[in-house]
Amino acid sequence: MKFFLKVMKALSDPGRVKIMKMIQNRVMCVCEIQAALQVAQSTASKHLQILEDAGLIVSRKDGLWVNYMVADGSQSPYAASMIGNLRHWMDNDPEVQLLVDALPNIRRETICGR
Amino acid sequence: MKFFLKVMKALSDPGRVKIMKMIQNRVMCVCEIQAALQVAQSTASKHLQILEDAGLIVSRKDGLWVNYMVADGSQSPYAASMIGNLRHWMDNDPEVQLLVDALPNIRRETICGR
DNA sequence: TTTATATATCGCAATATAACGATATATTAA
DNA sequence: TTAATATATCGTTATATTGCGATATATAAA
Repeated sequence: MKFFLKVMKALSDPGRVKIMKMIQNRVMCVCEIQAALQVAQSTASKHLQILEDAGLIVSRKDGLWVNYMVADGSQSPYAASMIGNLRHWMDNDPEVQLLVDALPNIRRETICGR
Repeated sequence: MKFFLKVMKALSDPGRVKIMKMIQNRVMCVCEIQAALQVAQSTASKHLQILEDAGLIVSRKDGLWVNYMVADGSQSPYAASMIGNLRHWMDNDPEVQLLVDALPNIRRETICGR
């Protein structure tokens, strides 16, 4: 029950759902997600922790950056199922579409404090 | 997005997940759910409203009683998918098993203010 | 080493959620 | 009609969540 609730709670926030949909398109670092969602850095980081704790995404350090990508689902069958569903769900959501369409303009080289 | 979030939030509470698992076994009225979960009547009623609003359950009045049962999923594809998943998910959860095993002892005739 | 950068964590304020008792509503029985 | 019962809603309090700025940590560059 505990792990199931973690997945449901993680996906109960619109910002976190948007993160899932963006990350499905490509790997992103924290500052890119912060820029895309237009929230504080600490807010972006916290949302990512919650998604990671639920087994929905994984992180990999690359120097100063931390890259986040969709998990393979091996940590939680509940997460695995929701990851699969989210591959098509919300594709027609206007806000998600705007974010995904803007992804090419979100590049860490031009965003992260340069 | 709105309807998806409703389903996720509805399933983010352990009491509501337990209601789903109980109702999968048989139709139940509010006082039976109140007795099974050992919560106040208003609490049970509110949880049921949230689940119904998400499209996960439906109600049918029968005199003084209101019977709640699992929805057919036609109101929300997100609800439909989760209803399907919840048919097997959480079957081995200790708390869910206790509740389901106790269901035969939960009968409205002997519970609801008699 | 010092400096700069990207991220994580802490602490607080604002908001949302949960549980309860009390009350209102609706239905049935008397 | 009145009385009793099952459920829904209201109002309050307690708890959880969210978002932010400030700070801490870790890595890279100078």
